[in-house]
Amino acid sequence: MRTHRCGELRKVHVGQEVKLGGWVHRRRDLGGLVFVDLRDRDGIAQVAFGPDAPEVLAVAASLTPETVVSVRGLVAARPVGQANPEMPTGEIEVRATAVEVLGPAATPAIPVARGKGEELAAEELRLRHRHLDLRRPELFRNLELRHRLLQRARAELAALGFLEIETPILTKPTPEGARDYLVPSRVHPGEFYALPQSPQIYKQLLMVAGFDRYFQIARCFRDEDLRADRQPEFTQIDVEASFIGVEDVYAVTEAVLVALWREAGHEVTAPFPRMPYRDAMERYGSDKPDLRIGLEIRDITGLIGPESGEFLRAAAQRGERVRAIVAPGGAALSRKDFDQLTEDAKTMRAAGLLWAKRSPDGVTGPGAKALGPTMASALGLADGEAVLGCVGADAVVLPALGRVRLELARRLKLPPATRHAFVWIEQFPMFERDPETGVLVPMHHPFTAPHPDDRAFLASDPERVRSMHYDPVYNGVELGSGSIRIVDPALQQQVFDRLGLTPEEVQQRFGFLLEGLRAGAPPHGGIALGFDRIAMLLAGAESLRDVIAFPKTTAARALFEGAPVPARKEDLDVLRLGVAK
RNA sequence: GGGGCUGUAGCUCAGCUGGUUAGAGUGCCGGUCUGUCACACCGGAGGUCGCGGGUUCGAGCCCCGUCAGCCCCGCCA
Repeated sequence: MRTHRCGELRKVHVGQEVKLGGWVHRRRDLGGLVFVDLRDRDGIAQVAFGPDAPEVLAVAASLTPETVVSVRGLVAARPVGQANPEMPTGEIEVRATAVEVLGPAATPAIPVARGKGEELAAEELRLRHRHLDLRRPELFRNLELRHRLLQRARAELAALGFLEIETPILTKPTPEGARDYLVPSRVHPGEFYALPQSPQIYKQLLMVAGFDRYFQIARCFRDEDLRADRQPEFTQIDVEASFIGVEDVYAVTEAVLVALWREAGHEVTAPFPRMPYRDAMERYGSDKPDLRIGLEIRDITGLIGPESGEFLRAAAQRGERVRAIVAPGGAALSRKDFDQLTEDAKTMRAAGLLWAKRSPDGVTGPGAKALGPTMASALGLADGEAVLGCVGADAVVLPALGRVRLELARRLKLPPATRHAFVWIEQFPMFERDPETGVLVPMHHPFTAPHPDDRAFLASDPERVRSMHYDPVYNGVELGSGSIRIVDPALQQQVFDRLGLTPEEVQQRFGFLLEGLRAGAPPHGGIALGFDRIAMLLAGAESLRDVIAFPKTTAARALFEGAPVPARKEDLDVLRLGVAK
């Protein structure tokens, strides 16, 4: 039916007779001469219809955008001066000798062909008419890249001796962690499966079984609220290995990430630098610091002196830390900029933002008095610089300044120090307290092994215990998460005890994992990489929705197919379910 | 669960301090045109101003509610 794809035609094809199939991208009707831009997966070629074949020209004149046609013709060099340097196929055109309409097309609800500077249709419409939106070359390229990244990840892991093994989609609900999507069982009325939040326990059981090196391109489901970088169903590159330690996991992960970045055309180097969680929080106010930018957070509590404002001295007296960012060029920011930065800090629950700037006239701004006359010199605040600070509990102040830091970099348009800033964040706390209930909860999951140096504190001071958990971070984005797991059933029991789980609860929730550990478990650990995010970063997309063929909206709706929908009464009856009002 | 932004022609948008007949570009339909490439030119059709209620002599504009999309906080072991 076809001899070539539109986008592949070049000067070397001149003189050949070709048959093409594709969509009418645009038509330019000059009367006695009609040009059709024909589009397929590979690109666009210009088809020229002339007066030699009047009946073919007549068909061309009637073609509407997005009609599917087949064209037969001769590849010809364009006349002198008529080449289009902006098109890969711009040196040639196809002189049509025959054309056939294969699929007539209604006028598209949203435009596929977009002119220079033309805005995209609203995202709601793009999602509703996804089949049209996916015809846009940009989205096409994103999904093609995604395909290549998947193939590359598979090839890389397989070459390293990892076996690709599938795990169940219908699995067991897990009471903690994210909310599960539940699936009712017809055979067992009143009982439910859950869709997996991740194959965590299964992959550990595979290690117990001796598979040694496992990976899976795993679909995961979490019924939580969405973000630009969070979808309710998403894809992980899930990896686990036995008889390994942290260094082995880092090496494998780095090999995969370097391969993926290379596939997308970026040369990056391993090993990646490493940073303890505590440093990341104190210097960058985030457990996923963007190391392309400076603007580090400083502890200036020690600089508070008798000439500082009462407010700061009192805070320091209470034992609170005062932390601040010095921003080169910050004095050029407007009052409005500072007001908005203050709002940003407040959305992160900070009480406010102190700020002052230094110009030749001196140090000015609402925070100048509070910081005191000697603060500027103590800080080394130079002309043109600004200082922005927060006071209060670290748990509030550091994330708030972390947010301010990113906003500052954006507003100041600071040039990134490097293009690719990978970093491993490690030594996470094993537990944290629920701020509302004060209950000890695992920071990640309860199978994460404690750091060997801190095991003694498990009983005496659990909040001091660091875990063998690690996150690879790239340019301020968390790429994944992993850990070395607990293999000693007694240690696992001790962790469950710390979490206040009763033996009955443990047996009910994790009995099958404990049973596995008791059966002889090799030391093991692994990682799960957020594949959609990686695809988004490498495609240069701003939203996960641009690298997923059929994504959900922020309200978890599928606009194209229209899901979810109310269940039919017959279906509910079979499942013996009712809908509460 | 909370906060913010947006919703006007198929699409992208404008619409002043509330004022009488709601506009532009593009697309669509008809016409002219042999080298265009966002073709050009002439003509035409096209509106539940998201939806519901209220205030007012009068509402696209003000108020209340609601729906949808997007962004953020909470949430996401």
